[in-house]
Amino acid sequence: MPRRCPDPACGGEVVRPEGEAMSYCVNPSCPAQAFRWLTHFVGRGAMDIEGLGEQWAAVLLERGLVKDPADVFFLTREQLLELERMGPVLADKIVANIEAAKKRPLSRLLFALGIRHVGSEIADTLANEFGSLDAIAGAGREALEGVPAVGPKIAERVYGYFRGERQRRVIEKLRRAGVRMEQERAAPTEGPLAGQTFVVTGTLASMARSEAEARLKALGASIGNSVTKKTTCLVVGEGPGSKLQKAQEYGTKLMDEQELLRLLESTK
DNA sequence: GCCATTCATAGACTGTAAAT
DNA sequence: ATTTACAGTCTATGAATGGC
Repeated sequence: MPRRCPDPACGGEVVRPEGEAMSYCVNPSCPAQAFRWLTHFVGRGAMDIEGLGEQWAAVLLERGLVKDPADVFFLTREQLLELERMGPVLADKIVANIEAAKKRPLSRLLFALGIRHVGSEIADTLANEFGSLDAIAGAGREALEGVPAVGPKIAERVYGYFRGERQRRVIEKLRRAGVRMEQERAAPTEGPLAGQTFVVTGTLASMARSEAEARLKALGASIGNSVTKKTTCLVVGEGPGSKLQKAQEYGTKLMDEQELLRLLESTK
């Protein structure tokens, strides 16, 4: 008895691909998947089009203004203003953010494409390793596997992705829209904090957590999501979570915001 | 025009499962 | 064993809207 897509508007069959944890709807035009893809694409960490979240994504799809993520880059202020509850302030903000999104680093674009098993970290390494989307798209399985943290499964996914008809169309559309597809290869991690792993918990007063992470990264540190034995230092902001306990358990070095600021200052 | 209400999003944390 | 993806939840903020 095949399982059916939970989206009543779809009804496609749901199967679990070999070696995958989750099941997916096989219908290529599954509305639920289009929605997921779009919201991921515009979400934080990806193209980061602020003002365009789940609700607007649903409306844009419903109206047919957007059929795939690349269509977002062709939206106009006038089209947006026709939508209910959309005013000039929001419309301007969204248009400006769409424009800004064209200049996001390659790693963000790669992450936004939504290749399975390619999260922000893998996207980052691939972007650094190959330097352009075309280089990644043209890479063979072996070249991909040569990249750290990429094994046969991920390599196959990436390889297969860029050979999909639909994906190629989307990428061509992105190119026409003027979305940036190259990036300079960052020098392999060096800097005063090279080889050290930082983790941030809680809220910082002077900057967003993501900014703190970016600045630490710029100094050569790598950033972790959770405290492990390899973590060099935990930066503790306001309202720390369970990471703090773990760090105390491991005896990891702790750092408050003032110390972090001093560190960022002194190593400039 | 101003103010209160409603609504969506950003930003943050947590826990789980899978890949390396 | 460690890292990563991913889904779910909560709070604060800011915009649109509608009543006055």
